[in-house]
Formats: sequence, C-alpha cells, structure tokens
Amino acid sequence: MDHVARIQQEWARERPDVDVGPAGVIGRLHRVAGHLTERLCLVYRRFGLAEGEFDVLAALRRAGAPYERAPGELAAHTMVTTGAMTKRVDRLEQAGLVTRRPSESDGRGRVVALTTAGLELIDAAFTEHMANERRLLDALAPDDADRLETILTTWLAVFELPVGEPPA
Amino acid sequence: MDHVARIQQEWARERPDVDVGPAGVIGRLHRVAGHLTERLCLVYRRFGLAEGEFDVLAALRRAGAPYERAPGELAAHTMVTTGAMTKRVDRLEQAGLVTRRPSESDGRGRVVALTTAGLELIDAAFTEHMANERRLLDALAPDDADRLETILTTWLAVFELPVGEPPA
DNA sequence: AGAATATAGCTTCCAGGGAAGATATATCCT
DNA sequence: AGGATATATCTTCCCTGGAAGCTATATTCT
Repeated sequence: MDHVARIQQEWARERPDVDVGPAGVIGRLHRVAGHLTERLCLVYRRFGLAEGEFDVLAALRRAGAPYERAPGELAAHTMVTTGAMTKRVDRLEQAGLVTRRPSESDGRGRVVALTTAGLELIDAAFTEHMANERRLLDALAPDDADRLETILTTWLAVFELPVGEPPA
Repeated sequence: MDHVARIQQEWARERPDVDVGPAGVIGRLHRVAGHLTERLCLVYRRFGLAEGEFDVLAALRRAGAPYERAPGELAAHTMVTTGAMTKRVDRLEQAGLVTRRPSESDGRGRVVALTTAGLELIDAAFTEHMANERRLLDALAPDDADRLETILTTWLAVFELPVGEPPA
C-alpha cells in the first residue's frame, strides 16, 4: 500500500460516487517523475548546474560543432518560454559557459554558442548524467523498461502528434 | 520518430561513446508528466484554482468531516515545504475557502479547515478533475493502462519504500 | 522547578519561470 | 519605395516555491 493507494482509499470513502481509478496511474507517474528529477539534479549540481542550465548546454552540444543555436530554438527544444531562455543564457554567459553574439544573417537574431569551458563541462556532465539514468532505470526488469517505453511513446504521441506526422 | 527519439539520435551522432538508451524512457516519462500537468491545470483554473491550491483543498476534503488538518500535515501530504504551505493557506484564506485557527490541544499548532464555500468548490472541482483524468487515460488501451500502473508502482516503491514497508 | 532542547508555524529573502509588452529588424504588399 | 505586418529577442513585473532563520510553545532531563 503506497502513498497513492492511500489517497485513493480516502477518496473512495469520502466520494464513493466518483471513480478514482485513473488517479492510480497519473498520480504514480507524477511521483516517479518527481523522484527522478530530484535524482538527476543531484548530478547536475555536482557540476554546478541547475536543471535548466544543463538542458541548455545539452541542446547546444547536441547541435554538433560549432555548438551554436538561436535563443528561440533553444527555448523550443527545452520547452520553456523565450523569456526564461533569456535568463538562462544570462546565467550561463555570466559563468563563462556560453557566448552571445549578433547573427550575421538576421539583424534581429542572436547566436548562443558553447565556449571551450562549456563544451568540456557538458561533455563531462552528460557522461555522468547518462550513467545516472542507467542506474535509475536498472531498478526495473528489462522487459518492464521496454514495455514502459512503448506505452509512454504511445501516450506521448497523443499529446505531441495529435493529427499524425506531417507527410514530409 | 518523436521529439525524444530525435534527441537520442543527435546524441548518438555526437557522443557515440555513451549509451543513451535510458533517455528514451526517462525523457518520455517527463514529457508525458508535463503534458498531463498542463491538461489537469486547465480544469483547476476553471474553478479559479492553481495546482497547489487544488492539492490543499483536496487534502482537506480527503480528511473527512470536519475537513481539518494541521499545516505541517498538509505540507507533508502535498510534498512541499511548510513555508510554501503557509503561503498557499494565506491565499486560500484570502479567497474564503479555508479558515485558520489556533489548535486547542497544542499552543504552537494551527488548524486549517475548509469553509462551506471551500467544501462546495473542491467537491465540484474534484468531480470534473477525475472525469478529466479518465479522458486523458482513455488514450491508452485498458491493458496498457493496467500494465503501466503496475510498472510505475514497482518503480515508485524503489523511491518511497526503499527498505520495505514498516512491519506494522 | 528550571534549563536545555525540540517542535510548529511563520517571515524574509532569493531563485526560477510565465505573460505581456517593448524594441529592433525583416518581409510583404501595394 | 513606403507603410503595414511579422518575427526574434529582451525587459519588466508577478507568481510560486525553497532555504534559513525567528518566535512561541512543549517536552525532557536533571
């Protein structure tokens, strides 16, 4: 009997007219996500990074050399608003991990780029980050992990590809 | 090919030395959780509530008549600090949905209680909230939903019951 | 009883993100 | 060409929560 099951039990007593079945899946999903985030942040912090900052450096690193992207692109990739991205880049620039310069092709645009220090930091942090995720996932049997990924992929598609992939 | 798969592909190109398999499950879990939160908040907002406020009212409602709990209890139930709870209760008190009075048995303690307006609001909101969760979950086949709950229960136990249930 | 410690809640300060608007540049249309 | 609209980013203000410390009350121990 876990925390979520206790909550469901209380609702069943207080509101027997309502079906609280779905809260079992959704409640546990949120709690698992929260615990995972907490554990992942421990590794980020060892490198002096907050979660959002790690995300930005990772998005730049994934872009490949010369490790550059526009702020708007970064915002879209990391699911935050451009206002939040401005502040993240401010902090990373302050820390000497990225630079910001005007775009050559578009006077409105800026280019955010990893510095050498930023590249080295994210490469080291990412290696440990993935090892950390591996350890966390090892709590599940491999079959369960596969099945979980399949089901989540299905569910995610409902939110992110609601009318089918564009026909290319 | 969803967003998470694209990210994995980019990492595979840039960092072929690292196994990015676990990011498939963990990344999708976080994204699904984020989308669910967004959808759930839409219902809360229809009742003028933020997520945290809904959680507090729900915790009070689940307690059963007379719908009272100590702030510290509420904080533990909803996984926030007592400082955050003080401010949530401030807002709910301001809105006339809860009252706050000194505890009779412990001079240090306070008792937070639903008002009639608070009780009516959370009962109406909870009914719609569960219908909303049901709709969201209906995107999955019933078998998948069951399997998902089972796997998440296993995983959650690793975080919340690390050394086994207390022997009662 | 009286001192030391523990507990409950609150206050203060700070960090992070969202929303809306401001600014500068680009593009489109006549 | 020139005005209207669109786009990219930044700025400002606000909301929420965390961390640490404060105050009042309880409890424990001598």
